[in-house]
Amino acid sequence: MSGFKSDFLRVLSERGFVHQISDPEGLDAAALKGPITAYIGFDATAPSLHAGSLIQIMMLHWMQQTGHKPIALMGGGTSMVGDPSFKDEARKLLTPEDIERNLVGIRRCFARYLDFDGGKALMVNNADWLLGINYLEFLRDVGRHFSVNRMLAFDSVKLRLDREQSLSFLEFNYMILQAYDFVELNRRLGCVLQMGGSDQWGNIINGIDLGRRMHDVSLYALTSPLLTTSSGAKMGKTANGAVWLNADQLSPYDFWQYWRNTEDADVERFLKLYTTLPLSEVARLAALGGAEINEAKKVLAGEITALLHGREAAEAAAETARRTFEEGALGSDLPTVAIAAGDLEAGLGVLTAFVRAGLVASNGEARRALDGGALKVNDAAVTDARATLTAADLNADRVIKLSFGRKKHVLLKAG
RNA sequence: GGGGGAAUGUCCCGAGCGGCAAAGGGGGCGGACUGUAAAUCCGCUGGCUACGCCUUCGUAGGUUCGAGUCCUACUUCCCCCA
Repeated sequence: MSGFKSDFLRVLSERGFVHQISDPEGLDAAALKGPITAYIGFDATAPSLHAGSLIQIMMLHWMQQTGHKPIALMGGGTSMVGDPSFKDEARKLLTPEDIERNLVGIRRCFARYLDFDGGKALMVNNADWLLGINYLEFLRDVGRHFSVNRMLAFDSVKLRLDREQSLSFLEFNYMILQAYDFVELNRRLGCVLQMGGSDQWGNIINGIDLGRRMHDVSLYALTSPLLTTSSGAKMGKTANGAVWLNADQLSPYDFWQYWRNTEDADVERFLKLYTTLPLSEVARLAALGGAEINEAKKVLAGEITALLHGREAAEAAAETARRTFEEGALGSDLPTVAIAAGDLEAGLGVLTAFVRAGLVASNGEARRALDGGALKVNDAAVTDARATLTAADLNADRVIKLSFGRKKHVLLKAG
């Protein structure tokens, strides 16, 4: 699938970003002829993007690297509706306040991946043109180009219809708004390509059709594969929830750990998608067999973390991991929780201590974990639920190390 | 507008003669094995001041010694008729 002449498509396809392209030859020719402008939309459904969006961000990144202009579209308008694509039920409506707050968080991470200087990359918000739409005008100008018959046939809504779940008219309009976005970005900024996850195919195609009908322009679609790990799990989930990109929702250390724990079979694919290492280097790392592939995983984690949080944070995370796992010592980057000195004097119950550290959600969970042999204090297994922690448990650095399982550690620091 | 269904452990699916903290999956977490991997096997997967107590089955009432289970109203969704 790599007969592409343009750097843009060649890189994307070699690195595994391409799932479908609407008109591969046409797009290739356009990208070869000169800089093109493309966009990807990000809805404001949460205060931060998560690992699932990373692949889209990387596509924008490569686009700029290969000489084109990327647009990160903030879905301030479309988030008022909510994309029903491949959802089995309606999501709750976000308030305008939620959306605004979420957008603030989402915008932050893009600066790491894109160079916005001098308009080389753009960030726009579709609220700018969607919020002021006049309903009747919109229906006559845009709505008349859509066939409900056809919209009902899209796979993206099939799930909903098949399961006999209601698809509200509000949600049904999402694809129309997204199509309009594409056309509007074309009109305003000369954008000719929309990229997105494979679940966006239907929505993007609608935009292409609308562009042709309204302005007789040729637009393109490019989608990336839906990301799952080799064992089939959806990307971007951990025990504590999503793999957030913002540091205040997931620490760089935890982010690093997420990638460090990549399955063997995913290492090469992830190196290509999520790092900017040359393919030759990727090939070398991927060739490592057996336990050696752990080295490749460290590089993977390090590169991805460095892109998002900076080289320094990546190295600090790596160092903490090294000390924690390879030396059994204490890394400075481990999460730290402060406790009052008075608590230790009185004797702090172990179960409570684990709850306070945030390692477990309740005393009950702590108790069960203890029964399963998962709790450790200063690397010694806890066997008595009624044991207490006192000042005598503090180590030389005045901290107590609590461990839940082998991978989750928290330092209790006496205040 | 009329008729018939559905809502279950706040991750999901899904059983549930009036005695239920509620079967079974999936997912997740933990343990063993390993390489901080996968696969496999085992355990856990409401809360607590814990051999007991408290809160859970769409919402609000009611019947009953006792209700997820019966009745009434309401909410949301599905199907059929108009």
